[in-house]
Amino acid sequence: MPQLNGGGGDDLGANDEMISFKDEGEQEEKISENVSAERDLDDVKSSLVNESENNSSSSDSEQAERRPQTRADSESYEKTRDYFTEALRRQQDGGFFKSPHYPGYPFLMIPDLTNPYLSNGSLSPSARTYLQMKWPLLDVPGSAALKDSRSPTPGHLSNKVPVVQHAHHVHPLTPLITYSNEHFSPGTPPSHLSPEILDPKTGIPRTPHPSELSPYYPLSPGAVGSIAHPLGWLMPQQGQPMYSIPPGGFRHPYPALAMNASMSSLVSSRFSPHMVTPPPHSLHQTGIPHPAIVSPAIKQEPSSDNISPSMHARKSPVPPKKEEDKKPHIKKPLNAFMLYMKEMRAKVVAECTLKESAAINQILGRRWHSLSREEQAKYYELARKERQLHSQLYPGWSARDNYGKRKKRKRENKPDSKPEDFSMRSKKQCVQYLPSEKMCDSPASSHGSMLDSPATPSAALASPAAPAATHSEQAQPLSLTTKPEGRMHHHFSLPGKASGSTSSSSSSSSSSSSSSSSQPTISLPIGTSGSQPTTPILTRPIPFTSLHPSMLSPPSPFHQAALHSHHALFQSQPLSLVTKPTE
DNA sequence: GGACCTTTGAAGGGG
DNA sequence: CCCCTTCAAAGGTCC
Repeated sequence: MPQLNGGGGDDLGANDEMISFKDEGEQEEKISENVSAERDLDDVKSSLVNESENNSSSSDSEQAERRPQTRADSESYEKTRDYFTEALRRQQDGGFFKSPHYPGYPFLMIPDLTNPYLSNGSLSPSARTYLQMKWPLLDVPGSAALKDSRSPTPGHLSNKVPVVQHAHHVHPLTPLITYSNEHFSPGTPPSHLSPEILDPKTGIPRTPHPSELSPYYPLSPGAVGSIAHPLGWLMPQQGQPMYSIPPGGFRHPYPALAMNASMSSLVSSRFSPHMVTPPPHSLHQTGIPHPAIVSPAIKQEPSSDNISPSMHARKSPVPPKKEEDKKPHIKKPLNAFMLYMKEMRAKVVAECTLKESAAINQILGRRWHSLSREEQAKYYELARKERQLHSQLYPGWSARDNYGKRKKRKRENKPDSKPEDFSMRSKKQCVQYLPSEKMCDSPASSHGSMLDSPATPSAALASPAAPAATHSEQAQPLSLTTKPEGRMHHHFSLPGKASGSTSSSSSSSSSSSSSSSSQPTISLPIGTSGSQPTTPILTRPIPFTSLHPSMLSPPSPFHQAALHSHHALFQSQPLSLVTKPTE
C-alpha cells in the first residue's frame, strides 16, 4: 500500500476515512429485478462484468500500451512522443513514476477529462493531445471546434492541437490540478521536473512518494504511455467514448496543470481555451491560479464568441478581471466518494443504459460500499491530499464561502418538520431511479466487495483516527436504499440525520449510537447476492489474511464485523422485495 | 434556463 | 460533542 501519510504532515488528514461498510444496499435493485429478467440480463451482466474486469486488467494495459504506438500517424503524436520519451526518461530516473501508486487504480491515469474545479469545460491543449494519442479515433476538438465537438476531423486535430508541450507537462487528463503553487509560479520550476518538491509544511525539499502524488497530480504523458492503462474501462467501450464529449468540448481537468508557465500565456489556467483569456500569467489575481477557482460569470460565458482556431488567438479582449473582481468561486475539494464517482461514472454509464445521474449515483453509492477498505482507502487518501493541497492553496478558504453560491438547495425541508416519518423526504426513492436494467449496478466487479473490505490496518493509514466501524455499523444494512423516501414505505425512520450526512463520517465516532440503532435500514439482507447469480459479489471471498499484509494482524472488531457480514451475505436469502418501491 | 434528484464525505455553525 | 446544513460532480428530468 502506498504510503498514506505521504505528505508530510497532513494535519488535514481525514479522520473519517474509515467507513462503515454497508453493503446491503445492493440488494435493492436486485430485489426489484425479477428472476426472469435476471437470467436474460445475466449474460449481459456477466459480459459487462468481464468486460470491466478485463479492461482493468491485462487487456487494458495492453491496449494502453499499444495505442500510442499504433497511432504513429498523428503528427502531434510524433512530436509529443519525443517529449514523452524525454519525460519518461526523467521520471524513471527520478523514480517519479516508477509504478502506479495504486495498482489498478484507474484514477491515476486519467480519471476523467473533466476538471473538477473548472466548470466551464473544455479540453486543454495537452489533454487533446493526449487524447489523440490515446484515442486517435476519438474526436478531440480543437479550441475552435470546441463547440462542435462532434465533428471528427482528424485534420483539425493535428492542426489545432498545440503541440506545445513540455516534456514535463502534466498529464493532461489528470483531473486534479496540483494545488501547489510551484506549478504555476513562473519562476519556480515545476515540481515534476525535479524529483524533489518542497514539503509544504517544512519547506524542505523532498522526494515525493508516488503515493503522495494524487492521481490528479501531473503525470507525464510519457509515463502514461508506458504504463499499462489502468483505466481500461475508460477506454471507449462498445463504441462509446468513455467520456462523452460535451457540446462544449471536453472539460479539461485543470488546464493549468497541462500548461507550464509559458503556456499559461496562451491559455488561461482557469479558463478553457475558448474562453476569455486570462491575465498575463494566468494567475488569479490572488496569485493563485487554480482551476478550482471558478468565476461564475465566466462559467457561463458563451464560448462561441472567442473561439478561435488556434490557441494563440485565444487572447480575448475581455479580461476576466472584471469577473474576478467578484470573489472567485473556489470549489470544494472533492471528497473520496466524489473522486470515486468521477472515476467510475463513465464505467457505470457504459455498463448501464441508465443515464440519469441520480440513478448512476445510486449505483455508485452501492459500489462504493462494496469496495474494499483498501480500495476506499485509496480514495480517502486522494481526497485527503486534495484537501491538503486545497488548503495550502487557499488557506483562507472556507467551505462556507460557497454557501449560497449554488442556488439550489431547496430541498430544504420540508418545513414541516423533520418528519418523523421520514417518508416525507422529498427525495425520490432511489429505487425508482434504478430501472430493472440496473443489473449493472452490481458491484460485481468490485472485487471482493465488503467481504474483503475488512478494515485493514492499512486503512488506518487513510485515517488513523478513523475508528473502525463498530460492529453494529458494519452489520447495518445499507442505508442507501432505505433512505426514507416518500414513496417507499419503510417503516423505519431516519433519526436525525437528515440529509446526506451519512452515518459513516459522523457515526464513525462515538456517535454511532443513535444512528446505528435507529437506522432505517430495511431489512434487506445483505447480499442478496442471489439476485445476481452469476455475479461475483462473492466470487472472491478472500480470506482476510490474503487481503493485505496488514490484515494479517489480529482481527479487529471491524474484521469480525466484516466476517459477520460476510456470513450474512452467504446466508442471507434474497430478500424479498420488501423494498420494492410501491411506486 | 435553472432547480431537482441522487450519492458520500467534508466542513462549519449552532445548540 | 452532536446535529444539521450546505456543497462538491453530473446529467437527465421537470418546471
